[in-house]
Amino acid sequence: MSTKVRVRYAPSPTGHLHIGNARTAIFNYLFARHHGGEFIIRIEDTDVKRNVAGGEESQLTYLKWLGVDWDESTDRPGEYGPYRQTERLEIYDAHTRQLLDRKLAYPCYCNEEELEREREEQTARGETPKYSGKCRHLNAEEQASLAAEGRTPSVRFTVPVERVYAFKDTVKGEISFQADDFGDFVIVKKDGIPTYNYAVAVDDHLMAITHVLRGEDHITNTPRQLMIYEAFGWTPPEFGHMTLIVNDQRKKLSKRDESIVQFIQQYDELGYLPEALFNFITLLGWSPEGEEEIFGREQLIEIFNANRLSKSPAVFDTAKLSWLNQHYLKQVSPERVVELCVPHLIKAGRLPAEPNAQELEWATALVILFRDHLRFGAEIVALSDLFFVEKLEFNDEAAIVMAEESVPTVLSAFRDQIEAATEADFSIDNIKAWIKAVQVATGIKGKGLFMPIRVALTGQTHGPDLNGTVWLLGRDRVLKRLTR
RNA sequence: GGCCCCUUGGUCAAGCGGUUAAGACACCUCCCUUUCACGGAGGUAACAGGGGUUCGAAUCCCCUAGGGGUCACCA
Repeated sequence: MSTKVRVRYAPSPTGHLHIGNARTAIFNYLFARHHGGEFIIRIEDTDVKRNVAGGEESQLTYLKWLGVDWDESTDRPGEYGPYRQTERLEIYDAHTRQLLDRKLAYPCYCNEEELEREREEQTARGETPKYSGKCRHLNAEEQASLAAEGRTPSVRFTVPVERVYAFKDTVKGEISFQADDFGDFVIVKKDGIPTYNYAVAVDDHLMAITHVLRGEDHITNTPRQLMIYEAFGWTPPEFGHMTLIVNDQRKKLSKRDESIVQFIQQYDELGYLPEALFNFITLLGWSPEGEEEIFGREQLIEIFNANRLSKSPAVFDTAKLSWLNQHYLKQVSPERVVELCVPHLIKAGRLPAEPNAQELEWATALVILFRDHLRFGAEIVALSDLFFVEKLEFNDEAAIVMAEESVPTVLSAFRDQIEAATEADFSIDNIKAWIKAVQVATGIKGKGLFMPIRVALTGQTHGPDLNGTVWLLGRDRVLKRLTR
């Protein structure tokens, strides 16, 4: 039997596309495409209070930005719709009625305070909190009287006793749970909306999902979902639980953690290349065969193998992402790099909001000068500081260079060259010639020649190509800085 | 705490019973470069600990330790 591979990414529209969700989406996408299957996006908006306006759109927008496309979703309905869970309420209702009729689920009239108290008591006794099953055996009159008190019921699933739920996890291998460790869980909330575990199982089945690749934080949800499948007599999909992405404290990335940029939108805003981010995310908890690790989307589709998903968590390595992005930056056209940088120059006030041709030319030259140093677009601002500061600060290293006794000789010779030139003479070739002339005049070459000029003009011992720097600085500023 | 999962260099990782234990990032050195980078060539650095099984264990089993996840009418 060869059923078509169908996988899904199921975000809840509670915020922007997070790096962890993006990874889940990408791996599912790669898996689907690799197997010639279908990739669908289902919106899990059952927690109505937490949904945020624009959340759904933002998710889709940034998935597209990353280069992920899908076959079915809210914006591209297929035959398994609707793709938004709050639009599938009748479907869940029909299933719930079946469960109720077959006594596989029951109404629960407990209220929040009662449940809270029960949990506290259990914890105090050193037990693991678990619903007692109090409402499980209520008869019709008892239910009616509770309802008459004005209580609205939720619906709980009747967890089978003494059963083991085992599955073969694509990444972790055999995993099993004792049903007794789970209390009867709520499948329909008081407001009539299904809970996550219930809706997911119903939808995955109805949408013919064959494989579920999701975060490891869902492992303990799997047995509950398996119970639902069993109750309806459905065949569950294959599950694979990917390790979490952790911070340098080895903790699950928290959305509040400021030390790591976590939302895809922010990477876009910082001037990262989507293809670099895509490649990087792909290396988080997965590794290709062989030694190469720079891959484009098409290649990744070709080589993706879910069996190579890692079992242990991956620390989000910002330095490696920087390196990767820098690597991609060197491959793309200069125009694209400029495009990435210009908005930041404008934002920093170093370029007018609508630069004219000449200003754009200058910006282009600036970006190209820093091309090999640049790790992401926004960095152009910090890197190019030296062109905008009024007064250069010399750090220790720079001070050491300036303390050399030959420095005044070199600088005054260079100054002579600049003074003899006009602004119009400024070209890379001429600048090279002038520095050469300084060498001839002073007999100083190499580090002793370049460093004083570099430090005098930029305040730093490291920096971009000196000829280009002189050219961009222009005659006036060069003279001004040499005078100091 | 119960349950579940994980453990190879600073980080990501290859490895599926016999290897000099790959590779990448980071770091260091050298080369290239009249400067700075880029680039190139090298280098430092790892199987959590203890028991088994086996002729032979990073690889298989058990225990210990450490880490993580999860225990909602959130997803």
